[in-house]
Amino acid sequence: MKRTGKKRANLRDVAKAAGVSVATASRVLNTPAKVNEETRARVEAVIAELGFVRSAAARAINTGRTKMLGALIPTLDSDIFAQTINAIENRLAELGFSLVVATTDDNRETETRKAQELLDIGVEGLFLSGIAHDEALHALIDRTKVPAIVISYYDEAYHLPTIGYDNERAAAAAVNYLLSLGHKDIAVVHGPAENNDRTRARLAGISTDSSDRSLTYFETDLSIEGGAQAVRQSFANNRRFDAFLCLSDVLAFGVIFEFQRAGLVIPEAVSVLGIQDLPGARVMTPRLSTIRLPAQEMGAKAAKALAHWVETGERPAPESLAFELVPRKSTIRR
Amino acid sequence: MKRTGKKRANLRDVAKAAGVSVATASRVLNTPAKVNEETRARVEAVIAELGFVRSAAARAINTGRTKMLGALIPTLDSDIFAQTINAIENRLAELGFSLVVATTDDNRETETRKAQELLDIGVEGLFLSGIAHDEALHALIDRTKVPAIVISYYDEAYHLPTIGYDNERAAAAAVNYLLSLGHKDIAVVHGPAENNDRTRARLAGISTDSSDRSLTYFETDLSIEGGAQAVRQSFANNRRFDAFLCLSDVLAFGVIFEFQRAGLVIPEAVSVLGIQDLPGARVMTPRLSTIRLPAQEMGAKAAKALAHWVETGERPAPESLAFELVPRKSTIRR
DNA sequence: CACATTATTGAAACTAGTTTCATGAGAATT
DNA sequence: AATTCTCATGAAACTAGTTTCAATAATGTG
Repeated sequence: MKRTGKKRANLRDVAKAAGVSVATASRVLNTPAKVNEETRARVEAVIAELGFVRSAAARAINTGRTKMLGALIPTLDSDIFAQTINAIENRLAELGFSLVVATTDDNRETETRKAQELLDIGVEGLFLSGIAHDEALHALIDRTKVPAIVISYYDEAYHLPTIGYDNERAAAAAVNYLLSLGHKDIAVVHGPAENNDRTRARLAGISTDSSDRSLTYFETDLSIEGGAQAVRQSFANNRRFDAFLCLSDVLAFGVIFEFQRAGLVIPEAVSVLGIQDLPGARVMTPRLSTIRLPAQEMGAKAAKALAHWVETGERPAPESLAFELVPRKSTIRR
Repeated sequence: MKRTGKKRANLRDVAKAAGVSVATASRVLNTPAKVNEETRARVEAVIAELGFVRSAAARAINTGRTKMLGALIPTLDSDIFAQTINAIENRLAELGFSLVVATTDDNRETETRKAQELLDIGVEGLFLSGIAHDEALHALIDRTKVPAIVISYYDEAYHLPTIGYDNERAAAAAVNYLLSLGHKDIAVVHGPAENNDRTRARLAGISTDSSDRSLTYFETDLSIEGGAQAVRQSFANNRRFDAFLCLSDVLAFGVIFEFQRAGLVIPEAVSVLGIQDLPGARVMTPRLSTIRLPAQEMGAKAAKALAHWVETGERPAPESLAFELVPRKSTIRR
C-alpha cells in the first residue's frame, strides 16, 4: 500500500482543526441538532475545507449497517431482468440502500461463490432469482441468517419468501388462451430447462386435456436468435403448426422475425404468443400477444420487502403478483 | 438496533474458543503460512463451528480497501447499457471487484447525489457515462481524487480518461454511408439532446456537404416507441424520406415496426440505418444495417482500466474503440 | 436565591479487525 | 557450549468512526 503523500483527512483531523473533540465532530455528522450552532458551523467549515469524507467502513463497523443489498441474477445482458433490476435499484435508492449486482450465468456454483463474495463485502440482504440453488447457498443463508428473498417465482411453501408470479399458471393461461382460439397443433419454444426453474415451472404448467391437441417442444437458447432457430428447425422438419407458444417474449421476437423472413405473415400464417410483455412487445409489428408479468412492480415490491426485512427483522410474507393476458395482434382465431 | 439474542461471532470469540490470541486468529485468515499447522487447524475448526464471517467493514477500515467500484448509468431499463454493464461486471468479478450500480435517469443532480452516496459507501472508483456532468460532480472527483473513467464516449482532451468510441465520427460514418447509397432526403431520428452528450456528439457529426441533400430532424424518446412516434409524425406531416438515420438502434427498431405497420416494406420503401448493433439488430426482419459500437469490449476494457487504476494508482490512457459499419438488409441503394 | 433541568461538550470505551514489536522456544551454526 | 537464526505467538497499538458517561454551564422554576 503506497499512501501517496498525505492521507485523506479523518475525523480526528477535523476535530483538531475545528478545536473540538472527535465526539463533537461525530455529532455534527450524525445528530447536528445536538450541537451548538456556532460549533457546528465551524466544524462544517473545516469539513468542507479539508474535503473530509467519512469512511463508510468505520461507520459500518459501529452501526453494523452497510446499507447495501446484493442481487444475484443470471445475466444483465438481456431485457429480461433489466426492468426488474432497474425497479429494484430505483426503489432501493429511495429507501437509502445501494445495490450490488452479481451475475451468475445460471450457474449454481458461480451463484454460491458470488453470494459469498457479496456477504464478504457486507451486503445486508440478498435478492435471488428463482428457487433452484446450490445446497451450499442454502447452508450459507442459514448459517449467516442473511435476509434473502426470491424473485421471479412464487411458491408459498418455499423456505425463503418469494415475491413473484406463478410461472406455472401463467404458462397454463397461455396454453388455454391458444386452445380457446381453436389452435390444435402448438409448438412450445422454451429456453434451457436444466438450470432454470422458471422455465421448468412454465413447462410444468403446459398441458392439453384433450387428445386431439398436440404440443411439440423446442428447447433453444433463451434469446431472440434462439427463437429464430426454433422456427428454422420446424422448417427443416417440414412441420407446420397452428401456433407458437413462446415461454418468453424474447423467443417470440425471434420466432416472428424468422417467419417474416420466410415471407409468412403473422398471425395469418401462425399465431405467436409470448410471456412477459417486454417493452418491445407492444411496439413491434405485429404487436405481440403475451402474458404480462409485472416485472417492475415485482422489483419495487421485492426492494421494499427486503429493505423492510433488513431494517426491522420482520420477515416478509410471500407475495403472488397477478399476471395478465394481453391479447394483441400476433394471435388469431383459427 | 435490536441485536436479536446472541450477536454474530467475532474474531475475539474465535480466538477465545480456540485458545489463541486475536493476532493468531487474524493470521489464520490472512497469512495462514505463518501459523503452525495444528494451531491453524484448531482455529479453522472453531471458525467453521461458530460460523464466523469476518466483517468486511473492519477489514476495510484497516486495509483501506473495499474492492467495490460504482457505475453511474442513465438507466438499466434498456438494452443500451445492459451489454456494457454485463461485461463490466463479468470482468470485475474476475479481477476481484464488486460492482455497485446506480441509475441517474440522465439527470445531473441525481447523478451527483448518487456519486456522493457511492463514495459514502466506500467505492474505490467510478464509471461515468459520457462527459456531461454537474460542476459539483467534477468538484467531488477532484476533491476526493477518486479514480473515475468515462465510458460510451471518446475524447482525448477530457480531464478524465475516456474509454469509448467517437460518437461524432460514428454518426458521420452513418450519414456518409446513406449518402453513398444515393439517398438525398434523410430523416434523422434521435433521443433527447438536452442532457445526453452522446446524442449531441452524434448530432454534431451529421452534415451533408452538398446542398441538394437535406436532413430533417426528429427528436423523440430514446425508445422503440420513440422511433415509432417519429415515423407517425412524418406521416402526419405528409413527408416522405429516402432514408431514416436513427442515432440509436432502439429508435431504428421503432421506425421499422411503424413502417411495417403502415404496410410499407423496408428497405424498398425507405432505408433505415441504426447505430449500436444491439443483439436484436441482426435477427430482426429485415436485419438492421447499423454502425456497430463495441459495447462489450468497451465494458471489459473499462473494467480492466479502472481496476488497474485503483490497484496501482496509474491513471489509464484514454482509449478509442473502433466502430464498424455493418450493412445488412434495411438499407438499399437508391 | 436554592434547586432542578436542559444544553453542550469532551474523555474514554467500544466496534472488529490488522499489524508491529517483543518474547520464548527450538534448531542451526560456529 | 555459545551464539545466531527462525518460527510461532501474544500484547498492544492502530485503523476511523460511534456512543456512553460524566462534567460543566446556562437557564428555568418555585
